[in-house]
Amino acid sequence: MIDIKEESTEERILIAAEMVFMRDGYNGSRMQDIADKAGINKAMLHYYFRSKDKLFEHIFDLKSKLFSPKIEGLLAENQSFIELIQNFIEKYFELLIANPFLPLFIINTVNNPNRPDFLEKLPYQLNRKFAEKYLEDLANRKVKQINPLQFIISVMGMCIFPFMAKPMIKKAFEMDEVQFEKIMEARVEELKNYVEMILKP
Amino acid sequence: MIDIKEESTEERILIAAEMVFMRDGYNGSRMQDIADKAGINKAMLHYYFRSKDKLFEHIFDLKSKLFSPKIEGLLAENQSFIELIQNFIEKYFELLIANPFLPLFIINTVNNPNRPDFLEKLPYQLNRKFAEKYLEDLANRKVKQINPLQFIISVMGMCIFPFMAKPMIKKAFEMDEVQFEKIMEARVEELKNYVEMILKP
DNA sequence: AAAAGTATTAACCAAATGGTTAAACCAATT
DNA sequence: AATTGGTTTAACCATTTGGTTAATACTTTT
Repeated sequence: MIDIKEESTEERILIAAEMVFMRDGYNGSRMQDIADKAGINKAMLHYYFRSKDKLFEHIFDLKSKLFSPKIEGLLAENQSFIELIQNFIEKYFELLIANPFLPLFIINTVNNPNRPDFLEKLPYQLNRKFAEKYLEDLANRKVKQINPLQFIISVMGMCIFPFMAKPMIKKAFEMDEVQFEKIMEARVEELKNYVEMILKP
Repeated sequence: MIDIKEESTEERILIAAEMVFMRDGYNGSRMQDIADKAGINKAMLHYYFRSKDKLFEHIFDLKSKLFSPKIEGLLAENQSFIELIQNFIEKYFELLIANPFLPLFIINTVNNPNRPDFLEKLPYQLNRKFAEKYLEDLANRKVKQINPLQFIISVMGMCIFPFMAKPMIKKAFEMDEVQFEKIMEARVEELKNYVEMILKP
C-alpha cells in the first residue's frame, strides 16, 4: 500500500480515485471508498471535484491518453514497418506491465452506453500511421501482403488480451503472480517473432 | 426487440436478466430494469430467484460454459495441430458473432475481486489438450518450435479482443455496424493464415 | 364446489449512496 | 488582534435500490 499522506489533498484524491475507479469501474466504485483511501471526508471529494461523474471524467482523461500510445517517438527513427511494430510491442508491454488494469478500465468505460462521449477522448492517430507505413514497405516488397487493419487489431489483441484475462490464464495454467509476470516479460520476444513470421516475405 | 411475451414467467426473467446483465454488468444492472424488460413485477424476480446474486449466478453459469468451448468435436477428427487451431478459430468466431458481449461479461465477472468463486466455474480442459496436440505434432516436425502457452493466449486474444474493443475499432477506422461485421467475418480467414505462417515449418 | 397450493401484485422497508449545508478551523493579510 | 479567504468536518437529505410482506388472483386437487 502506497503512503499518500505526504501529498496535497487534491493529489491524494486523484491517487485514491484512480485506484478505486480502475479496480472497480464506475458503477462498482463508491465515493466513500475513495474518501477513505484518500484519508479525508467524503464532502472534500465534492469540494474539489463537483460530482462522481466529474471526478471519474478527470481520471479517464488522464488514463485514456495512455491507451493508444504516442508513436511519434517510434516513427522518428527511420525504420521498417516490421521494426516499427516490434518496437511498438516492446513499448506497449512496458506500459501494460506498469498499468495492468488500464485495458479493462478503458474498454469498460467505452462500452458503457451511458457515456458515448468518452469514446471521443481516445487518441486514434496511431492506426492511420501504421497503415501508411505498411503500404510504403509493401511497395518496396519489404513485407508480405496482408490486411493491415486486421493485422493491427491482431497485434493489439495479442498485447492487451492477457492482461484482461489474467485471472483465467493464471487459473488455466496453474500460475502464481510471479510466474504470470515472467510469462508477460517473455511474451515480448515471442510476439516479435510472430510479427516477423507473418510479415517477412 | 425480441417479443418475450409468449414464454413462461421464469423463461422471460432469464431472457431479460441475460440481456441486462450482459450489457450492464453486475454493478450496472438494476432488478427493476430486469423486471420491466420481463414485463413483470419486481417481486417476481425474488420469488423465482431469491436474490440478485443468485439470479446473476444463474446467468453466469449458463454463459460461462460457452466461453471456453468444448473441443471434443474438434479433436474427434484426426487432424493436425494447425488444422485444429484453424477449426477452433472458425467455430469460436461463430460463437462470438452470435454472442458479441460474452467476452466482456465473462472477463469482468472474473476480474471482480468480490466473487473469486466465479473463476472456478469456467471450463479449462481446452488449453491442456491444445498443448498436448502441439507437442505431438512438434515431435513429428509438423509444426515450428514456439511456446504453445504463448501461442494459445495469442490466438484467444486475436479472436476475442476485437469484440471487446468494438466501439474503439469502429471509431478508429470510421466503420458502421455492417462494415464491422464484415470485417469480423473476413477475419476468420486472415487469422487462419497467420496461424499457418507462424506454425508451418 | 371447497380446499389447497401456486403465481402475482401493490405497498412497504431498511440500507446504501451521491450530494448538500452550516459551522468550525486554519493560514495569511491588514 | 481582527478580518478574510480557502479548507475541512459532522450532520443531514433525498433518492435509489435490493429485498420483504400481506393480500389477491389463478390453477389444480379433492
